[in-house]
Amino acid sequence: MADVAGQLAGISLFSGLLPAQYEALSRIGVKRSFLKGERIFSEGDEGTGFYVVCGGRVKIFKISTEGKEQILHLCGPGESFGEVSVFTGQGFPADAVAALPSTVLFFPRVAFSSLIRQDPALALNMMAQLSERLRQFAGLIEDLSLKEVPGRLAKYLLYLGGREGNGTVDLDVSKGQLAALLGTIPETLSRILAKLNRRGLIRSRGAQIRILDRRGLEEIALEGKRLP
Amino acid sequence: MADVAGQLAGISLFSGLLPAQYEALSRIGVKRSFLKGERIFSEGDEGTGFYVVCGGRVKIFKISTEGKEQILHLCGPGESFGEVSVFTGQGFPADAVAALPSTVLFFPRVAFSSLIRQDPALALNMMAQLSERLRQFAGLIEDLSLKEVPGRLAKYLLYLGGREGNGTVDLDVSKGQLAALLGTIPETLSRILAKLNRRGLIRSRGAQIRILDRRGLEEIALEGKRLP
DNA sequence: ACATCCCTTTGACTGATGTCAAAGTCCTTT
DNA sequence: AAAGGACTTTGACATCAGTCAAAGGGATGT
Repeated sequence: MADVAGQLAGISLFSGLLPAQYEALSRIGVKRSFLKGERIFSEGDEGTGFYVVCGGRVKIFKISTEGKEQILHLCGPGESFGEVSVFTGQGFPADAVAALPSTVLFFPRVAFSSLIRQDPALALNMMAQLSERLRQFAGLIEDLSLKEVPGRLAKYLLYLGGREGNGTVDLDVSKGQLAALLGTIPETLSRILAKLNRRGLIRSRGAQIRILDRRGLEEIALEGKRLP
Repeated sequence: MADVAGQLAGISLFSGLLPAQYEALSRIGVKRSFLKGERIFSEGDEGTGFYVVCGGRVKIFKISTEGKEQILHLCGPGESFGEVSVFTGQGFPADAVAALPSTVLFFPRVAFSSLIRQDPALALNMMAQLSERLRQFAGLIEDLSLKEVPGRLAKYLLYLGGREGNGTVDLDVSKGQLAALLGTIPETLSRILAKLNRRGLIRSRGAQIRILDRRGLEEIALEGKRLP
């Protein structure tokens, strides 16, 4: 269990807690592993607890009746998911699948919620986490309704490019998945990438994309319109 | 101030608290009034606290560079908004305007957050509130990306119709605002309403809409597609 | 090396929705 | 009652993006 406690330190949800509290958390946290593509929970499943990603990547998404998927979030190490059902008492509001081979920590609802009751710091961290997610969702809603696909793609590329420093972006998901993240389909994504290539804004080869004209991309991301 | 304390009882965010806690809340809550159309805060403004609606209606929305607006939420009495900035410490993530003449309670960030630190029950309520909002946003994201406008409209009409019991819906916002809520524009909304009328699914006159064929609407809401 | 499978790309087409413009309707104000 | 203005509706049009279908490319395992 000391193993678990060690991992907790790097998780923002648990930052600033005392050693005794890590101890308490590690007692209730259960480690689980999932193969790539394995389902962690489905929309509507009873929410018996929430998860924190230790390694790998977990995809949180919604599926339409026709089968199209919209990715709500891709959770990497240190990020949590499924917290909503801890507090609303309803089922999970979306599906979760391991996008890569992943290990996660599961915290049962009842045990965790009694922990929160005793520890204001943990509660505040949790609220910050929920708030941050809420902010991200507000941004996603804005993008989906106010920007067209090229704008959303440009914004996402800039986001990825910003983290790397240099202008090269490595997609850590397939292009089909990237399309689902942007709220579109692979064909449309492919066409738009081709257009951006033709204009010299980017150079894409496979899962590698180099940003050639950051300013041009920013323009598209802001206006969110028209690639004539 | 006893006036304020009385109002707190009806707010889900504060349900189940002890009288002493209502007392504490009423000490830090400040009542503010806004005229119809008056701005409460703008996106990016420093988040100095959050609000609870006492009376009226507050519109939370995002604006694109071209001026189109997407409504994130219409807050009625008892609902809170602006909580996100209390915990993230960043600016407000959206704009807020009074859609009707409104009175709200303002809770300053610092005072409220120290209150939370002392009171686990308040913290849990707050988390439930944030979680519920998160769930709603997930639904909105799903609708925006997986359904077309007729599907979103049908779903919203059924939602409104469900509350009233009988099949008559009274829009409490203009059709232009309804369009913004559905992520579209007045012209498109108008056309779709006309289509639904022609097919006998609804009968709309001004701001009154009667649902004639609930099952038909449900079909459109689920499939979210095609009005041939 | 080969075959197979899956992902990606391209093309032709359709349909839904935003844009622009103008006419119509309703409500408020004078 | 009349006038003004805002909201709503309708029409013509442009365009973006989804659908369907097929070809191309790359990786994996035999």
